[in-house]
Amino acid sequence: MFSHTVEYALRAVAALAEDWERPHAVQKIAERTKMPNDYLAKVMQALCRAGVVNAIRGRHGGYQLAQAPNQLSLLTVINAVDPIKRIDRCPLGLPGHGPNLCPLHRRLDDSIRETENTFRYTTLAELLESTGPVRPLCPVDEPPALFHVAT
Amino acid sequence: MFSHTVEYALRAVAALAEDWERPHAVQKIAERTKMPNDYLAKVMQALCRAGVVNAIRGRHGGYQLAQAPNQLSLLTVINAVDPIKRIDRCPLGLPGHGPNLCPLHRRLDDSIRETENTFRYTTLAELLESTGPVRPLCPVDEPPALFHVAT
DNA sequence: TTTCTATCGGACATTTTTGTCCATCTTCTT
DNA sequence: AAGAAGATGGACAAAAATGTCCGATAGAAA
Repeated sequence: MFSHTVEYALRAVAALAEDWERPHAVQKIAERTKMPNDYLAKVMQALCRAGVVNAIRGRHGGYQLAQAPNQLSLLTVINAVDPIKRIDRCPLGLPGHGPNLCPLHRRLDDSIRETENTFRYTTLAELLESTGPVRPLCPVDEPPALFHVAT
Repeated sequence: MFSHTVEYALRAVAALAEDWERPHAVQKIAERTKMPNDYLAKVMQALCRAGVVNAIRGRHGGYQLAQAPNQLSLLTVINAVDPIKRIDRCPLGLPGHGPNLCPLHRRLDDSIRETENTFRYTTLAELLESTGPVRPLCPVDEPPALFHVAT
């Protein structure tokens, strides 16, 4: 239901959010989130163009969230890489009834709208305020264990 | 969010439902629902293998719903051609926490589950009991206008 | 039995998505 | 100044989704 690219983008920002005021190299994020390095690079470029993250080039550079995690909705991230498309007119191209959808497409769009709203009102910060037994990006053995913080 | 194939499958069964106790040829369904004839043929084969429709071969044959429209949920149709995949374990492959999802994947799966349930409890018949201004498969000019019924 | 009209299913073409590789540019550190 | 670390972007490869074509097969009607 969600594309692979969306998954990757969400994992990436979730990883960034753990320590969001510093840049993190693509390679680090890729290790942390277990996804293909070079594909992530493309995803990060898309997030950058959409203004979700900032790129810092050169040594000790990387990507960094553009806003605080409590200001960033999951929908923004999703739409940055693979926009959720609402059904705003009859896909059959039937003329004459502008925004009126038939019952079938009405239901489909209702469902899409629900999904959209779910993620519109979920912020990245909420993901981190985990109370359950499993931490944000799934490491269950290790303790808090963000990135490897320089010591 | 929904694949093209799902759209097609839903349109097709919606078309069949209008007159569900007779077989309808792929070509007729394709015209009615404005989709590529030969691709629909593949979709119908999938629906047939899944038991959603029956195929009647030979002259005056076609496809026909296997059950009454009020017995057929949209989820059944969707799953027949492009199954909705729940997230039942950590996509990162992190070991050690079986069905426990991290907050990110928990939210994603919650959303998928919501969608699943929406369509699980919507039957094809409900789509036809339209009270709004637009009829099931969008023809707004023509009156009831099912298929071209033999006269 | 012949013919007509359907589905069936394999092969193939196109497009989109996903994934990989590498040369280049930028910035920091030494 | 030189080297190291990192983003950038183009080119390409592989896989999946979508779309097209056509011969084979089955059943009903003539």
